[in-house]
Amino acid sequence: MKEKRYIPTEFAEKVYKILKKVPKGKITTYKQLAIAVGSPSCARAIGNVLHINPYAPIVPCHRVVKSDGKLGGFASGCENKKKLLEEEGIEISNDFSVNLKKYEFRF
DNA sequence: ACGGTGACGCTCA
DNA sequence: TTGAGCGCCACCG
Repeated sequence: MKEKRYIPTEFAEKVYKILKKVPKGKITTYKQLAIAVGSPSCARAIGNVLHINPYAPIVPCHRVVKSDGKLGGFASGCENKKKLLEEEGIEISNDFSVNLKKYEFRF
């Protein structure tokens, strides 16, 4: 896998902007994010954009999980992200899954 | 312009 | 319920 360069596209900027809106202690899913940007089926593209994540400390990409509640995959160790989420008050199951019903944030 | 890739989603078995 | 397959959109070479 090669490192992709970040291209400031409108789509990416929108994703980051919305993601920054997620309050601490809450999480969102790729689907909700996709719907928020206007394309409910672009969850894949969302992951592509977030993978680059040039706004690492600004955009809480670790708060984004799959629609199933699984953390999915992250750029910097999923285990580290799991711990970070727990610190924010979000409990993670032993299988890298979170309780969406409790922490899912709707835009 | 085209094809391949990717931190996904949904449906079917 | 769990697992596998197909489809989706955006970015890169």
